[in-house]
Amino acid sequence: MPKIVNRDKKRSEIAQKAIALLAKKGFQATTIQDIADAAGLGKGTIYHYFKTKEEILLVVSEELFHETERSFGAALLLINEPMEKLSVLIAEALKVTEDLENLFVVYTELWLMNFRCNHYKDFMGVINRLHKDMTNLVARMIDQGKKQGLWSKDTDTDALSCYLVASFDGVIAHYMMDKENFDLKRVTKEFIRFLLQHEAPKK
Amino acid sequence: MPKIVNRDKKRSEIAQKAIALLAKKGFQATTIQDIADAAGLGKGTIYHYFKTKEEILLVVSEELFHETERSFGAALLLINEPMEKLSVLIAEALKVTEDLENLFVVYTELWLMNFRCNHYKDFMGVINRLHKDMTNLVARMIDQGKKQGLWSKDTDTDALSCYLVASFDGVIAHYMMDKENFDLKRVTKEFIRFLLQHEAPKK
Amino acid sequence: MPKIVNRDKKRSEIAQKAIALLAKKGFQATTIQDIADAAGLGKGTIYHYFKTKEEILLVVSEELFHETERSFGAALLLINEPMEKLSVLIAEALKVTEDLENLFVVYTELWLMNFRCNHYKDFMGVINRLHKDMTNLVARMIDQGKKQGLWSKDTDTDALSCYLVASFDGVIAHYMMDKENFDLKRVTKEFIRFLLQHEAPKK
Amino acid sequence: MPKIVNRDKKRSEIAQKAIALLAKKGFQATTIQDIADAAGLGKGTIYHYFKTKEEILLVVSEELFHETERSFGAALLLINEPMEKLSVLIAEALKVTEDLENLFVVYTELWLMNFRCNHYKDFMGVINRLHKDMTNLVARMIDQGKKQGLWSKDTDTDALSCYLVASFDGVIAHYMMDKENFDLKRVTKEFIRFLLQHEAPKK
DNA sequence: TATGAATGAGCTTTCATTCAT
DNA sequence: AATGAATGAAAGCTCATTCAT
Repeated sequence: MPKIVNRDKKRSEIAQKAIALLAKKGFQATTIQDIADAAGLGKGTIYHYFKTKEEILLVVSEELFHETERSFGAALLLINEPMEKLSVLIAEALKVTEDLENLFVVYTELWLMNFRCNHYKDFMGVINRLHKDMTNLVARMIDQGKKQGLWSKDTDTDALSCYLVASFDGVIAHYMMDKENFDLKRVTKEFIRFLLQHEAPKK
Repeated sequence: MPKIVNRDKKRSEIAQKAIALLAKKGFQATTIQDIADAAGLGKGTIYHYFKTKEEILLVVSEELFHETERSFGAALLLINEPMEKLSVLIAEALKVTEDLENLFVVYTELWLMNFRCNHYKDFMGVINRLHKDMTNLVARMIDQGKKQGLWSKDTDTDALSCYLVASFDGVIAHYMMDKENFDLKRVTKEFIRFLLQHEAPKK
Repeated sequence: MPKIVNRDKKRSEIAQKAIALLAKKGFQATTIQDIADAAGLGKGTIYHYFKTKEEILLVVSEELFHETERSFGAALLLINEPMEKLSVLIAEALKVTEDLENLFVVYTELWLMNFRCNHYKDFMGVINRLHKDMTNLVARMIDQGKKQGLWSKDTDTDALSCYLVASFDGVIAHYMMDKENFDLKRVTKEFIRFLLQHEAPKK
Repeated sequence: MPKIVNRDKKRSEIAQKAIALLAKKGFQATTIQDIADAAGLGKGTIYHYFKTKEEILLVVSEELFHETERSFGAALLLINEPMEKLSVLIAEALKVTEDLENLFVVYTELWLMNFRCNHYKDFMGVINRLHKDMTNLVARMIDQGKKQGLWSKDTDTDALSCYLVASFDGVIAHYMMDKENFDLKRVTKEFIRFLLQHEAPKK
């Protein structure tokens, strides 16, 4: 009998190893050979686990989703905490690590590919789910803040949470575009200050 | 002399026509033949105006810069107006047209390419200039707001303007990622409301 | 000893199951995986029975030979019957079944491969034996006809039997090339009528 | 301006050069590089003239058709001659040249490919046209023979002409399968003798 | 014996770039 | 200046075959 392999696990492993490559070189410029090399496998072996190169990206996008969800898992537990924890969430999330950078680059490329959906399959399912999850998380925080009277009642919760999640992406993107000059700490601080000032004035 | 002008004009024309293609298909998937067809020229002719395919992208990125600057030109005149005009600026800019969408997609790809600078030339110069210009524009508005006492004096002008410009990109990106569900109007409205609430409380 | 018998039996079984595949897809397009699947075995197992893919074809060609011989076995018994039985033989043989179709397609491909003998092993041995057997069968019938005075004495028995066997293949081939329009029954009838008119005129 | 090329002529030229290769190696085993080498062109250049490898075969099949028609052109002029010319036609056609051999091999492969039409495009159009043309030619000869009273009135012209054309293919195939032992001359002679004996007995 | 994971040679196809006209 | 024919490097993908289990 041949070596028994957990196909899904191996798929995930290969995908994991591919992330850094995809981030650094981009989907098109990353060759199957590159991925095989990174995984320590032969070129052909990759095709035992993935039908096409695109399928690798699909699994990568799922990894990206799970990883993001996982890293927000702790924050989800904070939902019962007071609204200020939102700022902690932001601050935590904006501590951009190398892994997160890679994921963010892949995420951006996925978006572009989706925009060109006439050429690529729909990777957007994953991204939309991600956005929805994050937006819900933020929305629940805002609602809680509203309930506690810490936040103006006439806030459009949905719109604001969309805005916050979007601006979050914008900040990471701009930081990554110009790491040397973009002072992530100060911007984060201002972002949070901005947010907290938003509270209903405690008259 | 006139030759050079014509040459540059033609370069610009070709680049202009290439933008939609680059947005729709991406840099790699857009062939020289595509660009030549769009420009109504022969494939070889393109090489009379551009040394390489990448050079076309370089000119495209400059077009992108000029076009963005141009569209903000009117807004720049508003600098002497009261701070609330910032909201007008945002609202105006977030009226995303098809041309702007294309530019935004190319802009995003340029960013990705820059991130992979080991493979591509530096397109970041243009983007950084663009960010600097926009950030300055916003910063001046905030400063003016501060001077007029409409804005809290302890605001970190630089950080906030960076944040605003970044969040601006984030909003466009998220809108484009899910046009059908992302309610740009409501988000814009909330964005502005958010911003205006930021004002120093008029005690 | 019994091992060898089993081995050969299994080889034959696998080859049998491969025939339809080979007919439908062709040798090159039929993968070892296809054959393994059809045989209900693992890919690696096939290599316990065959050294190479080509060897499978070799055994298939032997199966083809045996099957053809077998189907002509009954006819061989008719040799002592009067010459008109030749027409019965033809009529019977031209009742093309699906199995025979598959065999015929494989047979044709074997011929092509043999023609390209610089690339493939010699499958012709089998085919030549087959032709020789059939030609002999037909020749004996003609000779018998001659002896009985039913057939012109100056007939070139060898040449005519070669011709008849060859034309037999041609008819099947043309029928298979255009099943819908090629009226096999009428052609068979005319073939036989043609043959019988060939008899020495009964003066 | 670039070199002006007659695309169709070049396509035809490339196809012509490909015929011998296709005959000798088969479609699958013939690589684009082989064809390019034979045509004295670069591999990429082939793709200026053909979208796919299969398209080359398509043009080859058309060449095959035209060449066959051309070689029967002279015979077509003989239609007004007495029926015995049919035998001349057969004799002429069975003088198998190397070019004809190649064409015949390609023709056989085309047939196989068509039989596997789930995998390959329909090349049969060409072959069916060819058969129809040849069958008509033969049928007209038979009819003329009938009119001149040289041929039995109750002959099924269509079926017989189908049979003759098919047997013609069978003879060439068998000859090519065993050139050394298959005595084409004697078989041709017997084929013709056979045919002529078919005449209505001149009582 | 039976298996399928692993492999890499080899294929088709694409395309930026060159260059003769 | 303008063109498109020519090119070959490079990529994705297939599959016969090997081999550890």
